[in-house]
Amino acid sequence: MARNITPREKDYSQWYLDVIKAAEMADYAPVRGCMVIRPTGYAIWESIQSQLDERFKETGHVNAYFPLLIPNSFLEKEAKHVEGFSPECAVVTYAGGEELEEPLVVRPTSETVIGHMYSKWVQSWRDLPILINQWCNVVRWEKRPRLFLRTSEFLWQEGHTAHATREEAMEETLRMLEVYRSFMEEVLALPVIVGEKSEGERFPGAENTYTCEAMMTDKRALQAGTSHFLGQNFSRAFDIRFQNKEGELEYAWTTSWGASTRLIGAIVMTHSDNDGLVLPPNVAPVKVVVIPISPDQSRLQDKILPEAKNILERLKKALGRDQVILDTQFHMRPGDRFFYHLQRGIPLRLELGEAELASSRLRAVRRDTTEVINISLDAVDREVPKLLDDIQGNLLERARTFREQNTYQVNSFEEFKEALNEKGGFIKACFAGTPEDERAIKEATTATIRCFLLDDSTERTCFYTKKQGGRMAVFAKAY
RNA sequence: CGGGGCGUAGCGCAGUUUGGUCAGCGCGCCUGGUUCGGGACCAGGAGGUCGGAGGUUCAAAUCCUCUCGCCCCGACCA
Repeated sequence: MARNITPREKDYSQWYLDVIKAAEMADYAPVRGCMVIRPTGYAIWESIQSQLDERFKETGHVNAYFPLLIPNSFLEKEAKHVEGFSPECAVVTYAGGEELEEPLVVRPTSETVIGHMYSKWVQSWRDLPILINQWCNVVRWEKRPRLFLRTSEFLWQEGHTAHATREEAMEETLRMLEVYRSFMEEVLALPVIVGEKSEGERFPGAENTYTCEAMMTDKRALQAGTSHFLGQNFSRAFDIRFQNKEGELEYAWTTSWGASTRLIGAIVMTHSDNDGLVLPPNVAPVKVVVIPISPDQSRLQDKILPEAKNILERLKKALGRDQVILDTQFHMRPGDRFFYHLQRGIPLRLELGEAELASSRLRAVRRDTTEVINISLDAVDREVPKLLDDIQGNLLERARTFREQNTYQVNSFEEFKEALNEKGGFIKACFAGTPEDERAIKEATTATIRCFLLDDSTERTCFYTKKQGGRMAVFAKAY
C-alpha cells in the first residue's frame, strides 16, 4: 500500500490530489487557480489530443487558430452569452504602456471571434458547411479551483461549425456528441451517459446543449464533454448570412463542441486506486515498462540487460516506438522501481530477473488487478497486446458496473431524497418541472439534472410536480 | 463572496496558551557501507532572515495591527 497517498475512503479529494502529486502529473502555479501540467500529465493530454484530433479529421474537420484576445464588444453582441460568461472573464485594460480604448477579454470560449470571422468568410451556400476546430487555452476565472477539474486557465479543443440548414447543424451537434462518447469509452475506458442539458445548465447562447456525463468513484457526476446546437443565435449576432440556391439571404446555423484537460481528472477519478494512478492502455503514453533486476551488477549488465533490450525492441515493433520503456534506474531497489511505475499508472510491468532468465519466462504484473502472469519469452509480442486489450476492457467494464450499481430509479420526491442521501450516485426520474422546480430541488438536495436521456420517448408522471409528459432525467451531485 | 482552518527546511509537522537555552522532529535529499523480486538498514552530512510589513519589549516563531497566500465547506463553472 502506498504510504504517500491518503486512502480514497478516508478523504476523497485529498486522495485525488495525492494521486496527481505522486504521479507528478501537475503542480500548483504561482497564480492562484492556475496549474502547471508536468511532463507525465502533459503526455496524457497529448495522447488524448492526437486521438481525438484523428476522429475530428475523420469526420471532416480541419484545425485553425483564432486569437486569445477578444474585443469586449464582441461578447456583448449575444445577450445570454455575455450574461453567462462575464463573471468569469479576465480582461486586459492596459497594454503597450497605455490604457486601451476598448478592453480586451481573454477568451473564455471563442464563439464570438469565430462568428465575426465566419461572417466574412460566408457569402454563398457553397461556402457551407465550415467545419473548423481549434486546440487552445481558455481562461475562466474560478473561485474554487481544483487540479484538472476546475482551473482558471485550461487547455481544450473547441469545434465551431456553420451550416446551411437547421437539420444539418443538428446532425453535426449529435455527430460530435457521438464522437466524444465513443472516444471516452474506447480510449479513456470512461462509460458516459449522453443526454440533453436542462434549460438552466445550457451553454450561454445555445438553443440546446448535449453532454457526456460520467460517474466518478465518489459517485458524483462529471461533465466530460459538451456539444451545442447554437441555432441562429450567433449568426444573427455576428451576421453570418449566405445566399441560398434560390438567391435568398439566410442566416447560417452553427454548432460548437468542446472537451478539455478535465478529462485527465476524469481518468484519475474513474480508474485510480490507493496505490496511485491507473491508466487505460489506450490513453497511456507508455503502456509497458520492462524492468531488468538482479542483485549482481555484472550478471545484470552481461546477461539480463541484453535480454531486456531484446524484449524492448520486440515490443516496440509490436506496440509502437514510444509505448514501451526500459527501466534502468539501477541505483534503486526493485521495490522502489516497481512503485515508481505503479504510481505513474503504467498498465503493464514486465519483470526480468534471474528466475525469468532461467525459465525463459517473463513476470508480467497488471496495474489494474495486480494480477501476476508468466509469459513465455517467445510469446511476448503476441501476449502483451492481448493483455493490454484485456486491461482496457476490464477497466471499462469495472467502471460501467460501478455506475450501474449506483444508479437508481425513483417515482417520488421522497424516494428521490432517500436514494440520494442513503445511496448517492445517479438517480433517474421522470421530470416535467420548470427551471424553478429544478432550482428548488437543487436547494433541497444539492443534486442537479445532469441531463435528459435522448432515447426516452415514453411520457410519464413527473416525480416532483406529478404533471404528465415528463422526460427521463438523470440527477446527481456534480463536480 | 460568506463560514471554518492554516502559513516554521523540498514535503508533513511540534513549538505560540505562559516572550528568554526553541531553531526542533519525521520523511525526503547528499556521502559511505551493508542490502536488493511490492516502498531497506546503519553511520555521517547539507538545508530555515519561523508567509510579508509595521509595532510593543532589554529580548518576538511566540504579544498587537495591517497585509499576502493556501486548504476545507457553501453560492458560480469545461
